[in-house]
Amino acid sequence: MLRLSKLTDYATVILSFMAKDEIQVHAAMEIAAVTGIALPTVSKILKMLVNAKMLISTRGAKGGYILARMPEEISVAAVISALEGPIALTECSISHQSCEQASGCDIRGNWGLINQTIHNALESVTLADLTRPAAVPEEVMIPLSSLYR
Amino acid sequence: MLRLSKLTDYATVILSFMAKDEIQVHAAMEIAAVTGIALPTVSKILKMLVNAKMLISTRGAKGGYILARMPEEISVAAVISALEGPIALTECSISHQSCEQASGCDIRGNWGLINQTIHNALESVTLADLTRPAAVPEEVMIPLSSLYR
DNA sequence: TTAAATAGGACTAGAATGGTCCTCAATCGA
DNA sequence: TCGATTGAGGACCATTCTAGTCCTATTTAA
Ligand code: FES
Ligand code: FES
Repeated sequence: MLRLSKLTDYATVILSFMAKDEIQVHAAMEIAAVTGIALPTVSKILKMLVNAKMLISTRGAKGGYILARMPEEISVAAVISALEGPIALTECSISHQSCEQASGCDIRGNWGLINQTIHNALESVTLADLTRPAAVPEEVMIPLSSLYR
Repeated sequence: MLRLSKLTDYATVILSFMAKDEIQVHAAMEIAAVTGIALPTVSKILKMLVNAKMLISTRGAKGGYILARMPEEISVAAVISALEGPIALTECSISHQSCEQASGCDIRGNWGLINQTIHNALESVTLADLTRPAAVPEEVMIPLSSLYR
C-alpha cells in the first residue's frame, strides 16, 4: 500500500496545528486535547520530532514545544524521515552493500532514480503548504528526472 | 522508511527478468532458479501478478507465465498496487469516509495532492525503464499546481 | 495415464507497529 | 526551598502485518 505509518500521519496533524501560531509554546497535554490523540502517543511523537531537531522543547512548568524552523522550511520529507528513518523504497537503495540479487539484477540504478524522484516530491511540499487549505498559489516544480519515456 | 514490501521488490526483479524475452513462457521453477528467490515465494508472487492481469498463465506441462502487456505498458505503479493494494500514503486518503481527526484537521486535501504526485511519478516509470540500464535522460518538470482540478 | 505445471488457500514464525507506562531531570513560582 | 509542572528516555506489551512454506485440486502435454 506504500503507506506511511500512523505515527507519521499524526505528526503532520500535530505539526500543522503548531504551525498555526508558530511563536507559541504548546504543551503536550494541550496538543493531545486539541488533536484528540492520546497523550502518551503525542508525547512520543513530540520527542521524536525534538530528536530530529524539528522542534525545540522547554522543560519544567510552563514548558512545552515550539517549531524550530518556520513552516515554510519544514518539508514533508523531513517529517517522514524524522519518524521513519531515511526514505528508501527498496532495501538495496539504502544499504550500499552488495545485494543478494545483485547477480541477476540490473535495476538497482533505476530504483535509485525512482527513490530520488519521490524524495524530491516530498521535499518540495512544506508544512506551510499543508496548512494552507485548498489553494496552493505558488507553482511548486517537481523535477521528474529521466522518467519520461 | 516509506518502504515497499519485500515481495514487491521481488516482483520487480521477476518482471525485469521476464521482460528480457517477453515472448517466451517462463515456468515458476525456472524463474526461481534464475533469480535465486525460493520457489514457493516466486509462485506466490506470480499468482498475485496473474490476478492483477499483469501476467498470463498457462497450466499443465510446458505451461508457465508470460507478460500480458509489453514492458513499456507496465508501470511501476501498477506493480505496486498489484502486490500491496492501492497506493495511498495516509489512511484518510484512501477511505473517503469521515476521518477521526477530521474536526481538527484541514490537511486532507493536500495529502491527496501529495499522493497524486507520487502516484504520477510511479506511473511514469515502466518495466522497460527499469531494465534499461541506468541512463539519465532529460529533466521533465511537472508543475504541482497542475494537479489541482 | 502420467508427469508437469499452475490455482487457491491455510498456516506459522517472526518482525514491526501502535500504544502505554514508569522513573528521572529540569524549570517555574509561591 | 519546595512542590507542581512538564519534558526525556526507555522498557514494555498486545496486536497486526509480513514473509515464507506447504498442501490439495485442476489443467494440459506427451
Ligand atoms: S534487488 Fe538489490 S540490486 Fe536488484
Ligand atoms: S488526518 Fe484524516 S483528514 Fe486529516
